[in-house]
Amino acid sequence: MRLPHSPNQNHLLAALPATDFERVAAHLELVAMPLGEYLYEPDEQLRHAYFPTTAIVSLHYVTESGASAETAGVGNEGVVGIALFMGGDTTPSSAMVQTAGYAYRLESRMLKQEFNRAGLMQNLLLRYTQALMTQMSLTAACNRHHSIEQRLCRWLLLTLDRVPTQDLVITQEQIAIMLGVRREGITEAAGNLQRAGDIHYRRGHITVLDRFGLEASVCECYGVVKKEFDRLLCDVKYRKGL
Amino acid sequence: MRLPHSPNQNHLLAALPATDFERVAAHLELVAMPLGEYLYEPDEQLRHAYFPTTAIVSLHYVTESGASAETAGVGNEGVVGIALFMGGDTTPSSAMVQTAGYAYRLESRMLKQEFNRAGLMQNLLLRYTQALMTQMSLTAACNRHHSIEQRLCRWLLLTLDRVPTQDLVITQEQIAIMLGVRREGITEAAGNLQRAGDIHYRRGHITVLDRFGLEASVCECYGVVKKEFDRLLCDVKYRKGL
DNA sequence: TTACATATGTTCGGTACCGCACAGACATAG
DNA sequence: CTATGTCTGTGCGGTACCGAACATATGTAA
Repeated sequence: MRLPHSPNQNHLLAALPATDFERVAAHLELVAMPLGEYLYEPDEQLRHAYFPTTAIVSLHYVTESGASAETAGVGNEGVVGIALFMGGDTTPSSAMVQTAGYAYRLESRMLKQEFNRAGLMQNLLLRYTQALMTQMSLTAACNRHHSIEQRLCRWLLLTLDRVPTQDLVITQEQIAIMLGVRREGITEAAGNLQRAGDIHYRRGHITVLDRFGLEASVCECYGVVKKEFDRLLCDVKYRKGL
Repeated sequence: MRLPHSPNQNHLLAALPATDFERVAAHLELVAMPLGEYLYEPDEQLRHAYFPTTAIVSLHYVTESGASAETAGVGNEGVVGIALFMGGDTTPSSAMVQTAGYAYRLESRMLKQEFNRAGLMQNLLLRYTQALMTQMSLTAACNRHHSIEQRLCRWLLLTLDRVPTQDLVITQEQIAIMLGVRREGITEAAGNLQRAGDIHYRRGHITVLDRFGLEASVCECYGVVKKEFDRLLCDVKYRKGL
């Protein structure tokens, strides 16, 4: 089974009024996003903005010594390429595909143009950006004060909210990179969650068995981020008649 | 000695062209910012945006258990109240005066109005917001991978860049809250720096003796944040003829 | 089926930081 | 000058996590 692709699978695009949507849609290009692909690296000029539909992109910073930490994730609720309309064009962080899937991309020139119409698109992009900032803030605090296991739960739940399946295709090593910890730390935390019956994992797959179990173990950060995304973006989730 | 107050002490205001500046200046109100004052708390509606001149404001998140962590600081290079023009109006984080001083405040309605003129002010505010996001991202990574001593150096240098003095009025306890660590951790790290001759501190004061010494101990995060602020905001630092 | 690359499990010593407790030092008000 | 509250110094045991090394399991391709 395979759903037909549509830009409306992305919440930002789906929230545009018909006339705006049609103008933008003419320039959208469907692209496959293979696991591990970099959409941009530090200080690299972006040529497109990406509106994920089924893919999830991880925004993270890599230190000089090679250590890395995710600062936020972007799924079908958002867009990769904030810097284009914020005016900086580039950022010192990186964007990597964390969950393979698809996205619609839009030439940077078109995005800026659309943003500068100062219509609903601008309003949506700015509110989304604020939600993204909340996610970054909470990640900073969470990294400081919460355990690996709590952060793993947060990460799993946020990821789960962005895909239509309970089965995540990802290795412990990759999760470790995103949480900025050792792979062994994930092995242990995931082991605990598996023993508790919340998840089941095997070589490169993690299946969530009991969402509520994860919600019981997760730190407050998940709820705060989710609530803030809802507050900022829910009132415009779908175009009328979609 | 006391400099006369002027909105031009704030870089964003100083970058406005004369006509824009005068329109805004008519509505600016000078306010004293005493140490420890909260400009807003979680989910509280903001009534003003604050453009610091000599004060520094700490944006931070407080967890349910009372632990806290700074996500970014705002001094004379920026503005407190991003959420007003981003469209969210409130945020789940808090803003507290970290260094006493002054700021000019602007009614939220006026700020939104000015933002919506889509002129240089909007451009400036958006670029500033991007710089702020960079700071948040780096803080998240820094919290994960760097030592208390490195983070203390980063904090001292970023603070020093925002005030005209080498003498910071702050207790170790307050620094600890901002870095999200124990007070004793700061005592130890500051002790090391003092022994190295980089700083001198006494009850509620920290004097930076050797800036270069701090720069030698600081992690890369300081440089990356500073460079990004310069890149995004330097080209418009002062109005012609100021 | 076998070989191979990759993913996961386990152990070990080390360290950075925490939480707590308390002692001393300093600044200011009375 | 003295009392008081605040700030700083220090020590202690505990823990979460790190770094490295190595064993084992599992999917894939020849």
